[in-house]
Amino acid sequence: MIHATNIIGNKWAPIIIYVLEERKLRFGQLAVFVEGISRKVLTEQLKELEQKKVVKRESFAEIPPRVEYSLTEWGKELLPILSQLCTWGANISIDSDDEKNIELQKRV
Amino acid sequence: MIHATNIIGNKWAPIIIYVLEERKLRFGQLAVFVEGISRKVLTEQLKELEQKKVVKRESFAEIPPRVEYSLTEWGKELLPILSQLCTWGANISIDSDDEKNIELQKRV
DNA sequence: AAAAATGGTAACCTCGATGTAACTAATGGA
DNA sequence: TCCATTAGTTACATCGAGGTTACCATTTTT
Repeated sequence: MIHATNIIGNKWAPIIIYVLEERKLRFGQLAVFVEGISRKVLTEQLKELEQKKVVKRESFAEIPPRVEYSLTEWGKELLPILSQLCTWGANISIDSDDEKNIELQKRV
Repeated sequence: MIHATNIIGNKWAPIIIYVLEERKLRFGQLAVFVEGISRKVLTEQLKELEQKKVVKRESFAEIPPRVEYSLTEWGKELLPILSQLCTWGANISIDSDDEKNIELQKRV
């Protein structure tokens, strides 16, 4: 669990993984799809995800350079879990009213 | 997804949730079970998890005081997902050798 | 009279994650 | 000759999560 949350626990990693879902994207495309991320941080995150074997990096010796990123098989296995997490996160307060601290809930 | 990773994306939250699994624990017990956490940060995390409806707090007007923490129903729904995440995190490099960057893998 | 037990709070510090802006190398094209 | 393109890198600044230590209120026990 610690290992997994180390990977998906930072600000951008889950978004990058989601954006990369089933496709291969170039660095510049990622920088557009992952809205708000700086190129520097995108580079760092991709390096980290590559080193952790979640993302695969393919570099082509062309001018101008081309680098393509995609999920590894292991990285793809994260998608359904991320999806569950997403569903869970959206379910808040649908069934949390049966708790005893209803009085406190007006403050939230 | 952003909401969910906001909750489980910090250092202690997943551990607290796991430790709290099916039982009710007092503050002092939590401070022992969640090894390494400071009382200050434990307080902060519990407040945050309570506010986010993952954890329920019950305070008893006794001397010395007694406060019990447990998971809400919604919080309990997180357990199987956390468990999957844990399994996924442990699976690394079992099936990641079929990637092309085998040469690079010796460096990891 | 003082210590023990409990669940905190307050003031302060550190460090890592993230952000900003400018810069680079290599080549093709105007 | 100079600009555009691409995938970064470098040198900063900032911001918040987390850590440390000391302290508090209340009652029972010694």
